[in-house]
Amino acid sequence: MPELPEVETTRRGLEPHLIQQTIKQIIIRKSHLRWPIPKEIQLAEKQIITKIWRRGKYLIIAVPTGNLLLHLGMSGCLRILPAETPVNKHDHVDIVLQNATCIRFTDPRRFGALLWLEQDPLQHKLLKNLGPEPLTEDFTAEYLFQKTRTKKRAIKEVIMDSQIVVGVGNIYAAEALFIAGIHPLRPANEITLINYKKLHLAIKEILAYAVKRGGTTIRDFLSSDGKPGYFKQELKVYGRQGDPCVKCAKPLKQIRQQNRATVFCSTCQK
DNA sequence: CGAGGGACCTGGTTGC
DNA sequence: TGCAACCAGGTCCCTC
Repeated sequence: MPELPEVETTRRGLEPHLIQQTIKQIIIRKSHLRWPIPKEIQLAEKQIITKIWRRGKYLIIAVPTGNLLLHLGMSGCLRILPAETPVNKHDHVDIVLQNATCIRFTDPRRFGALLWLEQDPLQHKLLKNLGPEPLTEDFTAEYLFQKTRTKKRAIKEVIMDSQIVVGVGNIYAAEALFIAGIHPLRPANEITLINYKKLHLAIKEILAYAVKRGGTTIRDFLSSDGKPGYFKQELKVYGRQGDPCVKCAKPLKQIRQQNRATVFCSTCQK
């Protein structure tokens, strides 16, 4: 379940291994991911990788005539391995490089995606309506406040909406609301600018901290089963339903929103 | 346009 | 013990 920090950690881990490398071959073992992998993907073969960047949780690997667009979905991961490494059940794609390594895309639940884009990726329908990156200056408390004036939806749903802001998944949404002291069911249009300032800060802090910590696991990223993990022991509410709140010691509650678990403290979050 | 819910998928856990 | 039911979760897409 990669959230933005894991995707960014993956990007940083891959970057030095693939910049200026030539793609020798793209091996598709399972083309049916979230969407079928288009056969045009092979057009990337024999080309030099010039760049790997990220927009939201999408990764874009650029070659001169187009771009590979990757999403890790819920359970995907990308690793650099020797090209001859034996494959396991869920190793769906290898992007083999001329230097005898490969980028292996593994994804048990197959919610991930791999597409070929010849247009400007930012104009593609999957990317063009995305909200600001949470760690840039485009994302401000005033933006959140202004953007939510007509939204009666619960605040947790709103901050997880990628058209509002990208990269806030279920885990960090719950954590940020706890840090900000805001109840996850509060209608977004009822939240004051003061509270949006707290929430905005909490989102930035938690994501920046996780990216920073993710950076320390890049070593694992290169191992055969290395996946950057969550710092579960540092999560204050996610996965802790029934356990004592770290602030007031009362048991944390769990509800469901959009068919997803939300854990919160009914005393500390109003 | 906003809101809500279905769909996609498999491994692990729980319950009978 | 074996099998079924359920849960986890990102995000697109369809309907109202």
